[in-house]
Amino acid sequence: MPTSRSTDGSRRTRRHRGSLSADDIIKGAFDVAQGMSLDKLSMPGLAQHLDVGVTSIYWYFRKKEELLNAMTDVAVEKFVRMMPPLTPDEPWQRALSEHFTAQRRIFRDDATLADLMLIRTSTYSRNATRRVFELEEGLLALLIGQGFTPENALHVYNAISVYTRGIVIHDRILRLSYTPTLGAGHGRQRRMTSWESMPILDSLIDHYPLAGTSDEDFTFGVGRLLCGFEQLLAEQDRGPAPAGG
Amino acid sequence: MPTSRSTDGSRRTRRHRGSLSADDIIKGAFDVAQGMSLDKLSMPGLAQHLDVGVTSIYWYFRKKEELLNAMTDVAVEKFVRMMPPLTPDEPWQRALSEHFTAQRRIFRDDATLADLMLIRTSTYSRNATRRVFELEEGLLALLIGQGFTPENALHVYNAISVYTRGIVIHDRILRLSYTPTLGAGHGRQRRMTSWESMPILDSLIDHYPLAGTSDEDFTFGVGRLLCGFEQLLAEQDRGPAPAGG
DNA sequence: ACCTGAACACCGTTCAAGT
DNA sequence: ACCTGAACACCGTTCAAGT
Repeated sequence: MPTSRSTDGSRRTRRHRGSLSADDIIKGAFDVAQGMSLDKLSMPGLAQHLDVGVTSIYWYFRKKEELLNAMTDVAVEKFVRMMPPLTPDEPWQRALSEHFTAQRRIFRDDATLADLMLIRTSTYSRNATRRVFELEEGLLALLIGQGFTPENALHVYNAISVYTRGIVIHDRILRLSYTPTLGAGHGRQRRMTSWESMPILDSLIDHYPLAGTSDEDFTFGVGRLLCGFEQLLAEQDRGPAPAGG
Repeated sequence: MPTSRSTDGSRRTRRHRGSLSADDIIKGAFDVAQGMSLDKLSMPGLAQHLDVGVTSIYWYFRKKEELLNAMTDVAVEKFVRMMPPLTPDEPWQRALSEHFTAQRRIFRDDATLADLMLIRTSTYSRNATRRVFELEEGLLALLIGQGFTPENALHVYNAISVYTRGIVIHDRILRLSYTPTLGAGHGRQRRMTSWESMPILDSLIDHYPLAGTSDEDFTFGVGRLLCGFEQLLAEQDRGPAPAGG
């Protein structure tokens, strides 16, 4: 009984020194994650994809978490490069709208990026943190330049940022939960059966998606936030809260 | 060399029929998840907690996922019961604010509930879906009763719902990533070192939390959304978009 | 310095029983 | 009908080597 052979019975030839690098591993990890999904990325699976022994990976990354952190760094770099640059003196409404619309599109189109940057529990490296904060700093400067106080600018940025993350993550989770599990057919249910006693939802269900993660939903949410920000700016100009007692 | 004994060498006595039930298992699973976290809930660990053989669980739940789905059902039930009932004729701003503030508090105080209902990729059971939609229906009725069109009511609900989920999930993920990993000390970094070239963030960092998930942030975000909704309602009353070409 | 298989502890799950 | 251990395939990780 042969025990630890490859499935096809072939045995790899030993790789020569320097034939593997940390970058190769990260690259391969992205390939595997793109093909399946991030949480199906396993060290043995990755090793097979790279055609190396599993333990070779551990020379470069002492924990799987280290590898994921390295991937997150690369993801942040990718993300920052894909984001459109700020147009100076652009109206803040347009700047915010474009920034977060782009952000949503990027994460929607690249699930691995979203998993690494938004869903996985990780702390960014100094460099990744810096790159992300530089983007934020740019938007804050733009907001402040057009009249927001620094505190309000920060709150504005956080609010729309959290909203965007919320819609991306919710959308991702919905997408995952409806992915046919290969076994097919035994999902818990396809459709609600009884809308009785819920006439409003019943009447809306045919024309609107329920989940609230559609383009229309996103546009609506961003629109309402921007509207609320405008009011804030107006109130800020009208009557700055009297300082001191 | 003894191989498959309990750690302490003791061997359980066989349990009698009917000494275990699906509810016992679900209850035990919540206990274990509360103690650690949901993704550290393992079948062997749960079996040990219940003092049964691992395989006994499989008589009641044929997959771990089935158990998690059952837990989600219970979670939804808990959640719905913890939510404050709607006060009829309450101003919609207050109703929305109270509803989603309560929701945020519940998920913040019970991480397992948040993990099951918000973060885990699952499809709700018919009953759970119904309970959640009943809550939504109530709020929609209130909004429509105070002037919103059904479509706008739905958009309003979705927007504030996504924002709340976003802040809960983001907060949960931040909390997880800062949990000392028991190994202690080798987190990636404690603090940003160089805020050079980011004067705005540098000046804000001392007085405001960066993450955007504080109570203040939540109040701000909800406030801006409500403000945006008010404008929408005003515009809706003022000039309903002319129908047809 | 780099690459490797054997080995270990752990997990989810199946199976063929025991009562 | 319910409970069980043995066993399997898989995973993350360590170790003691090989080159």
